[in-house]
Amino acid sequence: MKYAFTEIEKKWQGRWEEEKSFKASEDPTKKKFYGLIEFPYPSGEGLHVGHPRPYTAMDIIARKRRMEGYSVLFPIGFDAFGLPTENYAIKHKVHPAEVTKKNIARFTSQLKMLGYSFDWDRVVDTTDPAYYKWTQWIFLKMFEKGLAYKATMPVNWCTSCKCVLANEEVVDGVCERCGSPVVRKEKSQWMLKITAYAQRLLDDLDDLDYIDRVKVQQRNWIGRSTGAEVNFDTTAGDKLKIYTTRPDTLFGATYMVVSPEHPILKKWESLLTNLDAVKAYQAEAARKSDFERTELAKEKTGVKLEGVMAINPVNGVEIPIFISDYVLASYGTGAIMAVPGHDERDWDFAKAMDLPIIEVVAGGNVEEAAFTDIATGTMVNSGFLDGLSVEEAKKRIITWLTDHKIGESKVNFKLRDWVFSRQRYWGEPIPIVHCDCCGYVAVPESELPLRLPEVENYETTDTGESPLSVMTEWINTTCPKCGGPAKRETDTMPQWAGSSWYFLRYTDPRNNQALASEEALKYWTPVDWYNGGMEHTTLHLLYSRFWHKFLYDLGVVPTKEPYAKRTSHGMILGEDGVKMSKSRGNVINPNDIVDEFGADTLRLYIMFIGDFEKAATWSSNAVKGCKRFLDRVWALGEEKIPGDDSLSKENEALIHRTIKKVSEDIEAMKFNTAIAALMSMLNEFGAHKPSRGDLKALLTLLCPFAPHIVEELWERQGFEGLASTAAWPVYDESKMVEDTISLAVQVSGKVRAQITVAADASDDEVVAAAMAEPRIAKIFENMTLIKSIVVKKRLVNLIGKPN
RNA sequence: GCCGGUGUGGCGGAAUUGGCAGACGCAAGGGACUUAAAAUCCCUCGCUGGCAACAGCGUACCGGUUCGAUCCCGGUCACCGGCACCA
Repeated sequence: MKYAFTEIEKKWQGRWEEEKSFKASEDPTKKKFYGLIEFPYPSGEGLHVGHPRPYTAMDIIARKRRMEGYSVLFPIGFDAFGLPTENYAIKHKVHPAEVTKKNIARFTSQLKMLGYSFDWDRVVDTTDPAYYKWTQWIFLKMFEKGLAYKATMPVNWCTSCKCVLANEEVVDGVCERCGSPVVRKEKSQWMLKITAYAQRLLDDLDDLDYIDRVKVQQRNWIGRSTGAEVNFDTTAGDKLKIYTTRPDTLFGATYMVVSPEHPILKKWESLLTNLDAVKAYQAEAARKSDFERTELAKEKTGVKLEGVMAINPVNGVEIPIFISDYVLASYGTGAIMAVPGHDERDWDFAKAMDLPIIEVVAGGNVEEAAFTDIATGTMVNSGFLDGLSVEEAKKRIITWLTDHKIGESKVNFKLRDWVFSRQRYWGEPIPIVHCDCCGYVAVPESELPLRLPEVENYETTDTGESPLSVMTEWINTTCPKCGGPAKRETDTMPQWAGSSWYFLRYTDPRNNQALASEEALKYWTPVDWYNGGMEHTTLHLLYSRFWHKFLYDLGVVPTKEPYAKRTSHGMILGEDGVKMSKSRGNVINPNDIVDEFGADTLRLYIMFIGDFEKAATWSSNAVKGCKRFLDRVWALGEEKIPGDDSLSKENEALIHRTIKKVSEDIEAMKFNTAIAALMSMLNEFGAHKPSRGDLKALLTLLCPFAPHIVEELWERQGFEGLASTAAWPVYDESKMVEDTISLAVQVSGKVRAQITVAADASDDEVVAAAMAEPRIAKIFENMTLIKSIVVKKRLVNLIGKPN
């Protein structure tokens, strides 16, 4: 009979659900494994064929761990706050909660259709007040510790979402989500002090088992640099503080630059004789979006401040000060000393403004280009630093600056604090009230969750305020501190809030006394293996590490890092080789594949498609290959094979080799070659008909990949229990080798023949056998053997010399 | 510009990291079964020459080390990803 996948898959999904086969339990007698995938945003489009790639991968690992005897936690949930739902709600005049409910139901049925071994009793939903109560609680703890603060500053404003964005959400000067231009806007925002954890977020990466590119990207994003802060006296009688990574080049500083937003400019207004020109430049800089500012990066512009000069502390020389937008207000001190001889940007500016260039590190030609090589240069024109290497000069000058109380060594980070407010409805309300006499006051913990009120309209106001800002009866409240009138915060949290700690909630999802119990956290955390997309490296992954470290400091979680291991998958591209998108019409819906070929085939193909870490192009044709493989497995096991469960002599070595290959490949996420090994095994079964035990081995190895068909055949063969809870097979190295092996015979590195020898043949025997082979003997008719190299179990290489 | 990665048949991709290049799958061609098609099964399948045995060439390109290089070293080119005026 044909393999009736539709009924069979339904049947086993039902059984697993009924018997709660994949329920996680805190069994102290077992080793635990916590496997995690990034929970989906339940969009209106439903699952597309990209989702199953990471899900199936971790499902395979989780299933293998269970078979290996671990107590496994493999949970799923929904990251359901977010803009698309809100926009849909606005357009169709429905409550976002309704939309969310519908979308979650759809996602749930699709995920169940694919046979994942999730513990469905632990589903979390970030929009559930019982969940976001704890998101708010964590925020209040941060507020209490001074890590959540309100600041008025220029922020990234998406013109289309009408909402502020975190730095991490701005990509190439446009909104990461919608692609609309991002402009700078002064706004009062809630901020989280992630910078307080910058050093620890960097240092602790060393001990984590993350793939390198994730570590590199996070290090890059945190952007630690070491240098010095130096105070320059000015003719205005005050000081200008700058940050530099090259204090060694101080003698080469020929001018200073401050950013257009630098506060000292206000102070100096009365001294500036060209105030109009300065103000005009400031206004122009403010008008530019981030995008324009970086786009126009090639041409340096600026205005000299007439009326104030700076004094170089090492030699007393007066040097001019400029304002220019190539200096950023938000990094370092917002001011620099310019050393055009040894910094490319300063060199460009000096050339544009016709400023002098002094060489202080010999080794290049500063008239041609800035010389920035710090490894080979020698200090010149630098007084007491002359003759030193750059490295030595740095140390010497920092000591000198410190001794003279002019400056000190300083570490800076590119990482900025996290803009945490969003002017949107569909997010967690920020549990803070503002009181005229007490300032910002936390909503008492007993009042959590602070629920989202019902509103008429979900649209952001024209002035860019949250939809909650028109809810006067909700906004007006009393101050928890003094009892006087107070107003609630109307901004909500960003989508990244709920996902920053969801993996903790899975350990104890229904707890209403704590975000999770101490015992559950102690048993399950840290997450042993977290697989997710590279696009979250500097967003979700970094944010959640930050929150976790904060909770660790509070004593709430037992580990300093949330995830012991992080891996990443490549994207699934459409058949045309480009990213799947609705507008392109190249989206593959998993339901269609499941209807035509079954869930097992989809699971198998999505893992066989190529290198897990790299992008892969979908091929409707190639899916058939996986279906054919399963059909052949079905044909083999459909009828009960008589006999016991022992391995046949003929297939024993093959089976042990395959167990090793599949076991190791799953651990290395080389699913494509694991499946290839299973296909090879089946092909070999063509030569030697498998025994009942041989088939059992194949089914056990195939179970994590294609669990439905395996369960059905398992039952038909009368094997005990569920295949999903059977023991993972163990290989025996001694049983992997055949009695005789085939070796390649090379002559001077070129393969000329094959010989068959006993597996334990000595080198001399191998060479003798090779020389006896007719073709080799012929070649050596006119040659003398001068050297032979035998590589055990692989080949023998014979080197000869003409007679 | 800086950092990271990749380059192998018609295609997706293998190769225990120095040991038989192209596993496994797709596509293609031929054959069997069939009234026919689909499905299934068998064979061929890197390029060139040859009926064949076989020989030569071949892992982006040029060179090196080695008995032996897809893998190591030096150089060149192409593509992809991340960061980007961070002083």
